[in-house]
Amino acid sequence: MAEPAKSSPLSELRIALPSLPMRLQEVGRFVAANDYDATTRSMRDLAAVAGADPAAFTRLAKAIGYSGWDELRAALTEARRPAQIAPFSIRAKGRRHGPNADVTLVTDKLEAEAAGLPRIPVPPIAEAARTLHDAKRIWIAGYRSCRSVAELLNYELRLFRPEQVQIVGASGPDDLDLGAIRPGEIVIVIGFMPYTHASVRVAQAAYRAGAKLIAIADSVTAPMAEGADHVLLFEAAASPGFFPSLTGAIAIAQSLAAVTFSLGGTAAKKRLENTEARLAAASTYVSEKD
Amino acid sequence: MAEPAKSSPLSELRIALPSLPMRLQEVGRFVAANDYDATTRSMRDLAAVAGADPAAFTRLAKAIGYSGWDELRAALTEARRPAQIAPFSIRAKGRRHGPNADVTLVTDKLEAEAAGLPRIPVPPIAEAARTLHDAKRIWIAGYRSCRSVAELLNYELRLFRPEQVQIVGASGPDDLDLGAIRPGEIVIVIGFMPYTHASVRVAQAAYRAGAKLIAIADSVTAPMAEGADHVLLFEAAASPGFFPSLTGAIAIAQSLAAVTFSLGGTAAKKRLENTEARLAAASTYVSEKD
DNA sequence: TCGGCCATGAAACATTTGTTGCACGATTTG
DNA sequence: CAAATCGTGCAACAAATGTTTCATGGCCGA
Repeated sequence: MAEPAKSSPLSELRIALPSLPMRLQEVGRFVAANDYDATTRSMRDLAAVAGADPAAFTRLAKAIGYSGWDELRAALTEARRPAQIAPFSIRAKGRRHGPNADVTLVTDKLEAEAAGLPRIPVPPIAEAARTLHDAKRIWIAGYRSCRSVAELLNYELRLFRPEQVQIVGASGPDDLDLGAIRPGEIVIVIGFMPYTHASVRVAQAAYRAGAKLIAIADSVTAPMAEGADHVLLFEAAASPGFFPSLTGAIAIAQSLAAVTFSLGGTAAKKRLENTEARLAAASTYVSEKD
Repeated sequence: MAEPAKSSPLSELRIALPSLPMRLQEVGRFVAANDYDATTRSMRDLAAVAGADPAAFTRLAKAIGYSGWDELRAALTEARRPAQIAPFSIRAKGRRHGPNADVTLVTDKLEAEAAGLPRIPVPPIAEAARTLHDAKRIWIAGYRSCRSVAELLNYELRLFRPEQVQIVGASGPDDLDLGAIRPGEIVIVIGFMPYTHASVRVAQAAYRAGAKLIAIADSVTAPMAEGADHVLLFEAAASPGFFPSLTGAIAIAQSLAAVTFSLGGTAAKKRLENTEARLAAASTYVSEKD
C-alpha cells in the first residue's frame, strides 16, 4: 500500500538509485548533486563534466519512469521553481483544514520557531560561557525531552574538553553523581514546564554542594532556575503543536558551546583537532569521494 | 558619472530598457519578470508565451551588450545559481575580535539559524509523517551529535506510540537491531557531513531488509539518503561557528512528531493522555504552585 | 565452456535550437 | 514629396540537442 512518495523527481531518483546499474548510479548521483546545472545546462555538457556518456542521461531518465531526459529535466525544473510570495489572502484562509493542513501546520511551526530565536537573550549566554571556560568540571542534566539537549551539549563540549564534562546519571544512578559535585564545579540543568523532580533535585544538589548553576529554562520562575548563577531563557511554547518546542534550547546549547570553544582559543582548537584526528583514525567517518 | 553598476544581468537589462525599441522593451520586461523561465526554457518557448518573435530575444541580448541570447541566458543562469555552502576558509575569517565578539557571534548564529528554518522543505515532512502513521514499527538511528536528535524523536513518538518506536542500538549492539528490521517497518536515520559509517550501515540495512527509509540529512547526496523513501533536508552549515547546527534537524524532528501525532487523531490523543497520567502518578513532575 | 543477457560507449539519426538574411511597413530626414 | 533609416515578422540556415541503434565486452546460468 501507500504511494512511494513521488513528491519530487529527486526523491524518485534517490529511491531508484540503489537498484540501478553502476554507471547510471554515478550519473544519478551527479544529477542529484548538481540538480541546478541539470536544469540549466545541456545533456552533453553535463556528460562532459560528469565524465559519462550522454546516452546515460537518457537511460537514467527512462530507468526511473520518465519518457526521456527532457521530461526528467522538466520535472526537476518545476521542482526547483522558486515559490511565489504568498499572496497573503491565500495564506490566511483555509488554515487548519483542507487537503494539506499538515503542511500548513509545519510551516506555521517553523515560522514561529524562527521568530522565537532572535528573541533569545544573548548576553547571559556569553556570560555563562565565560563561567564554563573557567570551570574545572562541568555536569549536565536534562530529563525527558530535555535529555536530547543535555546530550548535545555534552557531546559538543567534550569535543574540546573531554575529561571535564559529563552527564549526570550517565554511568549510574543520579545520586552517585550528585554526591560527587564539588564546590567551584559547574552544573547545567535544562528544563521547561512541567518540570521534572529529577531536574530540580540536580539543581538543589548543585546549590548544596556549592557549585555554580546554569539553568536553561523557559522561565525565570522555573524551580531549577532558583538560585541559578545564570539563567538562559528560551520559548518552549512559542510554536503551535502539541509538544513544547526545543528548538530554542538547542540553539542556546549550541551557542553556549560555540562561545566556550572560542574562549578556549588555540588550546581548545588543539584539543578539538586531536579529537577529530582520533575519530578519523578510527575511521568513524565515510571518506569523501565525488 | 561612473559605471551604472552592472552587477547583475537583470540590472543591465533594466538600465537599458527605456532606450530600446518598443518590441524589445516588451520582451525585456518579460525576461525580467520571468527570469527563471528564461534560464530553463527555450527561446522559442518563451517567445510563444510572451507572444513575441523568437528573433526578438536574440536582438534583445545583442542590444544590451551580449553576443547573443545564449550568452545572456548563461549570465542569468549564473546570477541565479544557489549559493554554495561556505568554503570553510571564508567562514573562519572576519569577526572574531572586539570587546563583545561573543555576543556578536551568538547573535549572528541565532539569526542565521532563524533564517534557515523557513527554508526547510515542508511537504516531504508531511509525507514522511503519513508513512510513520501507517508504520507498525519505527527504528531511529543517529550518531554522535545527531544522537540528540534521534533521542528527541524517539521520546516524542513514544509518548503516543510506546511499543512501536525504538532507537537502534539502545539495548545492545547495533547489529542485533539491524538484524531485527523487517519489511514494511520504518527506519529513520539522521546525519550530516561528515557522515558516520554507522549511520550509513543502518540505512543499508534498512534497504536490504525491505524497510522504508526516512533520512534527515543536510544534503540529498548524503550516503544515507540514497534509496531513502523520504529525505528531509536541513541546513547544517547555515550558521557561523565551528560546529554544524542541529537546530534545523531538531525542528524537523519535532514537526515530524507533531504531524504524526495529529494524524493519529483521537487514538493518539488517548495514548498520550495515558502516558501523561502514568507519569503524573509516578510524580515525575513538580506540582504546580504559584 | 557455451549461450544468452545486460551494461556500456560510439556513432548516426531526426528534431529542436539560436541565428541570420530578407522583405515589408512605418518613421524620419533632406 | 522622396529617400533613407529603422523596427519588425517570416522563413531558411547551420549548429546543437536528445534519442536511438548498433557493436562490443563482461557476467551469470545452463
